[in-house]
Amino acid sequence: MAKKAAAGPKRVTMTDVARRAGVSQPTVSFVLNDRRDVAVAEETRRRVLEAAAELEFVPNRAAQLLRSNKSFTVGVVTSGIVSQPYAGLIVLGLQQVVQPAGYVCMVVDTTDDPGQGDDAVASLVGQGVAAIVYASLAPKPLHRSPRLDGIRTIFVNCWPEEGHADTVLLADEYAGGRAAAASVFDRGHREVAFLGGMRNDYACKERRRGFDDAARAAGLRPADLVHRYGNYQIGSGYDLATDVVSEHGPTALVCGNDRMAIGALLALHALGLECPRDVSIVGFDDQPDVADQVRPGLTTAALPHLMLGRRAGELVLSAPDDAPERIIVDCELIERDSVGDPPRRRRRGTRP
Amino acid sequence: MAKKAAAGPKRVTMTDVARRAGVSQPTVSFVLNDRRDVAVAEETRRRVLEAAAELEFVPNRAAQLLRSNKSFTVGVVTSGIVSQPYAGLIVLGLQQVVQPAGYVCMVVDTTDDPGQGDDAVASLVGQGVAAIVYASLAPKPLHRSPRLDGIRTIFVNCWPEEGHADTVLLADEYAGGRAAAASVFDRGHREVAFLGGMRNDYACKERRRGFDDAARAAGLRPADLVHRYGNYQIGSGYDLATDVVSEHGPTALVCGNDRMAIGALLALHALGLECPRDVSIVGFDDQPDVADQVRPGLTTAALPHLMLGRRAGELVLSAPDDAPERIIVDCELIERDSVGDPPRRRRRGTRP
DNA sequence: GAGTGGGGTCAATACGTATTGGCACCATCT
DNA sequence: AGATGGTGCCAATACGTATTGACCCCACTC
Repeated sequence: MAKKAAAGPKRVTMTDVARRAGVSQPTVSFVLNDRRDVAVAEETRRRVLEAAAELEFVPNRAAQLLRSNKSFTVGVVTSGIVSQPYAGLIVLGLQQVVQPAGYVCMVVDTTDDPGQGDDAVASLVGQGVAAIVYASLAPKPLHRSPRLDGIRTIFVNCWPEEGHADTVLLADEYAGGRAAAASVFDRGHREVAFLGGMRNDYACKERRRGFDDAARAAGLRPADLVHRYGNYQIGSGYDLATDVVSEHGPTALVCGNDRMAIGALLALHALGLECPRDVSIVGFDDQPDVADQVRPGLTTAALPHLMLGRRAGELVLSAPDDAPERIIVDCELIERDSVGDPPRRRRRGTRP
Repeated sequence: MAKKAAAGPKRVTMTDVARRAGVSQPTVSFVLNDRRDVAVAEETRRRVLEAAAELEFVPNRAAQLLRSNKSFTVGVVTSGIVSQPYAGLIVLGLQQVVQPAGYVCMVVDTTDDPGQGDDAVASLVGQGVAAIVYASLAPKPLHRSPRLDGIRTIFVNCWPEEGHADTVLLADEYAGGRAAAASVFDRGHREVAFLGGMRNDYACKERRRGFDDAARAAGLRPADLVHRYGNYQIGSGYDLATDVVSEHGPTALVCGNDRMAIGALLALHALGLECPRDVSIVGFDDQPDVADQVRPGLTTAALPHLMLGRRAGELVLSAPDDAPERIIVDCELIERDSVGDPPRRRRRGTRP
């Protein structure tokens, strides 16, 4: 419990507006809420609006919430998303849609909370929320606080480990992985290595499925291709690429994400090879300020974080009834310069 | 205005707790707020706490706010911070401090708002906030909404363009720049180039001041050293490094941030040079998952975003009176592997 | 000209909490 | 015994809004 809390300044109330307009407080309420079912003379309506504008009236959400149990806040529960690069785009997209409607986002991060944020959720509920949006950096099952029963719950890039979700929003990792892989297979690459993220990770498994299907579509047997796993970090991309390239001499690397792709790029350089002349590289995520900035520009499948957030926002504003249980958003393939034709002849033997 | 807003479920109120404990609602209020100045029998107190726990009572912040004008929310106004890599650490640090005290952060991003977020601020004020924290990705002057008069205002990594701030929190960019530069001068490098961020940017200017002073301390004249400016992106680091290295053949590059340092690293590779054997590189920011992951690990000055956020949180919880007007937080030098001794002999002429 | 109906407005109230003022009870003091 | 003061509790109220159920007045119908 907190010991104290700061107080705000005196604020303009509906009663102030009413006095100024020479009407009663309920009349002001009717006008400002545009209650067309209650008759208000046009002249009165004008006076009220004018007075409200002059006084810069801002409705007291606390009073509204107390009286009507109508909330204008969206609770956002994230685990590490705020602190991670670019995934905050989910929150940004959500805000873009929701703010113009007068809503505000209350963001709570559960990263370092052993209780998985149950307390944080309790405080959100205490504040009163119109809906709760769980958002995750990487798609995975998330603990859903039991205190949320009866509250609209939306999962973005994650799904409830237990309990219920009104809607689950995910990126199409499979199709993205397939498109990314196809971008090299279609160019004629045959010796392609898959440098995945974390082996048991949902995204990694889906992207590998996509990779394997793209290989099959190209007439190859996935089992004949090299698959390795890392941890989505630059360093692991560097290490895996160093190993795989020197051992198997592939002509293309399909990486678990853009960070691993950068690691692979550095590794290539360290080995005296050039991208895409000697080896092509494909990333995943289209990480802003990275995929487009690196030299050569990275061909990659874009994770639609912003769009996921926006769709979530639309759900919040819409009626709970006509919301779908599941929404899948495409991962667009962004083609840049890191993929080229396979080199004419093999550069070195597969093994000493 | 929004047309509708979702309603929450029925919640446990103090009156429910009171009924269960066989006391009146005010008594519950006294107990739960630990009002020691009001006498409550120990036995009664116990019963109330028990009932509250059993019913999982969560105080209705809206009612508290309405009654006492005491808010448990902190309004956070950011411009692009949520969507940018790692700078969300400011928000995270803020939350870490503030959440245990029962506060929740309402985050509003003004990135794409032509009105600089005045509307957003108005909605924050409408919600009722204990304080407003402005947070910026890069240190710069920010527009302060006039509607905030009377509300506690804290600026993190920015300062008010006009109007008043209770406290301004900044990183010590000058000292950071100086330490970063010293890390190469102290090793004996003399031909050092400064690859800055945006020329007129506050951080860039401060870091350059630090760089120049470090040069003087090493017995060099800053005017004799190469200074170039980019835009903090990987690509600009790549381009500048390519130019500077081939034209002047420096033994060390002091970069505007870690992204530019990565660009420089890539450029070095492309030129057939190695870091730190041929050229040392220093970054700025200590960008998580990048500076430590890149090969070689980047020596860099750490931007104390998390700490800035935490300090802001402490301010929010403290009394407004004893808050300092200005807080400067150190940028710690993180030494990794991208800085080495200067090469014995010059690798190439300075000019053709 | 009495009755009807609807347009325009307002008084009163409820939401859940914090706070004020007071009541009842008991122990202690003169 | 009566006065005093402290302890332990509660009734009543205010915060700003939305909503219900009136009220008044005017125009219209028969």
